[in-house]
Amino acid sequence: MANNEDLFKQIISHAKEYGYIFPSSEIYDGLSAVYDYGQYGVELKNNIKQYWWKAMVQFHENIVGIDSAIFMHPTIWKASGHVDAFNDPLIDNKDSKKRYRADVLIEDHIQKIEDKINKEVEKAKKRFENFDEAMYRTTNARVMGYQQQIDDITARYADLMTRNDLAGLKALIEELGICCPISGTKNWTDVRQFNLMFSTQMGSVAEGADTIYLRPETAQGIFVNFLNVQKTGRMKIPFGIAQIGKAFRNEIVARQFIFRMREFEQMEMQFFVRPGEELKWFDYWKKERIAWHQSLGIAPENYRFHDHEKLAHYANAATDIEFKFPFGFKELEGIHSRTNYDLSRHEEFSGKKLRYFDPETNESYVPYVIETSIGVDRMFLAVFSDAYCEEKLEDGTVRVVLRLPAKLAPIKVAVLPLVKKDGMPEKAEELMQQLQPHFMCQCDMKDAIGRRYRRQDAIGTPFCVTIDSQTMEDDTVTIRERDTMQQYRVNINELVPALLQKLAK
RNA sequence: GCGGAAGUAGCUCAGUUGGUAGAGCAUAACCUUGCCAAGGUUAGGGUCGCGAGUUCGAGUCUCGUUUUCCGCUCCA
Repeated sequence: MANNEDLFKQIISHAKEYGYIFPSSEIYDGLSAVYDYGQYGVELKNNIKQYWWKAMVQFHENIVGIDSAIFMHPTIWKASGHVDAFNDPLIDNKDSKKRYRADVLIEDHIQKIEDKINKEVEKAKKRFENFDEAMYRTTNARVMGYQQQIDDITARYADLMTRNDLAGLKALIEELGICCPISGTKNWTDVRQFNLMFSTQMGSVAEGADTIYLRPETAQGIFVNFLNVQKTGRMKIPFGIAQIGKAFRNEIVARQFIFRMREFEQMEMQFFVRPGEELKWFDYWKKERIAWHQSLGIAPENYRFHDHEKLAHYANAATDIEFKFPFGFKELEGIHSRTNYDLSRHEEFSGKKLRYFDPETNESYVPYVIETSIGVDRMFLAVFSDAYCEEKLEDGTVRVVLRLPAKLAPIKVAVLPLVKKDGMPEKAEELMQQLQPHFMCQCDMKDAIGRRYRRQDAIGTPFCVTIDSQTMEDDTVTIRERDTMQQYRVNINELVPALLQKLAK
């Protein structure tokens, strides 16, 4: 386990040292759990997005893409359920380190008083044979006292909740002497409100601007455009809408490098199907998505499915594709059968019909939805951490190599003149111009050739093209492969096709 | 949010009982060489995470704060 921690730290260091990922605002001491992608990071990230987009949109005739805005009408988040969820007042006990919902603590306390009343009633029942519970409740002073307490607390509690008075909630908890069930102490932190969504103001604040939210998921941008895309794209069910974009969640704890960030990027596809056929398509997308992951050549044992036992109220099937990160198996992608919940809710809140007339069945219905949703940053971390390798060579030395899938590598080809003379630099420039239209490439003339190979290994460049004295005679160069360190010679004219063929694999 | 550990050059780290910062690698220039990281010469780069306090004097001691990692917690 300690080794995995060290490995993770080395991966983070490597990401910074070689221009993949930097802490955000670093010269100002950083901003918690926010990261910037550097010169190679952005290439890798773009390549991941492009690889996904091609697999989903280009290779499926019935899937189209959109790019919806981050700002959306506030009612959308009421319809989606995001406004009501995650709006709980939370409080921690400092001794047991346990976190509770403040409203639940108070309700439990009320329940305890209620229990006392019931106890009194039970006792009385034992004593009197023809006992009238209602009468007892109204006449017994002790019970009336309890009932008064409940009424008082309930009234105050309701008032505090509607006014969102967090300090008042804490005061009430302290006043009632509520103890932590685990530590038994009353050592509480302040009550804090956690809202999942970031909000901001649109329009002039002075004139009473509207609060709008930064989207916590990209999915809703697809649902609200369902009719637009279906009609203008003449889409027939089953069909899908794909989108890549930023989303924002004000997580209580955001950690583990780029695994959980408050600003992150998603690649989502919502697939609209006929009601009753959703589970068939759920299975179809499970297979499609895992095949996509495995097409990158990452070891299959690093992936596993994790089926949800507890389903969200709108879902009738859900699974995660988990990846073996350096800190263990964690969710990388979610595949959910969301029923017709989202579209139905938007029908309800917008008053617009979101239906599809199915010419095959002559029926009009709200389509069911299968969602595939993968985090770009998580995919980046999966690819990057899987690629990082400290390889022991035969001569006993170690080389650090990023075994990135070649099609995702930021730099595909490095052009390396063996020496900085005899016309080789000029030849290298010529070669660069030949390669640039096809590949991200780099030319490096500094230091010994071996060191230059290692530099390219460290950033994951799959191919190095070396110009030597023989090149000057017969226009052949050597291609050196990152993973095997093997070299072979090709004619300059065959270089581009040869590399393209290698990258297509 | 609670607890633990840490923060000194791009990276990895040293820095004595307190006396105003060092190494290796990396980077840049020039020379030499040339097929798997280690040649030579030279140069650049640090208000020691930030802010107070103690002290004649703080990288070092005290307090606060911030960032990162780990555990708990949370996780539509």
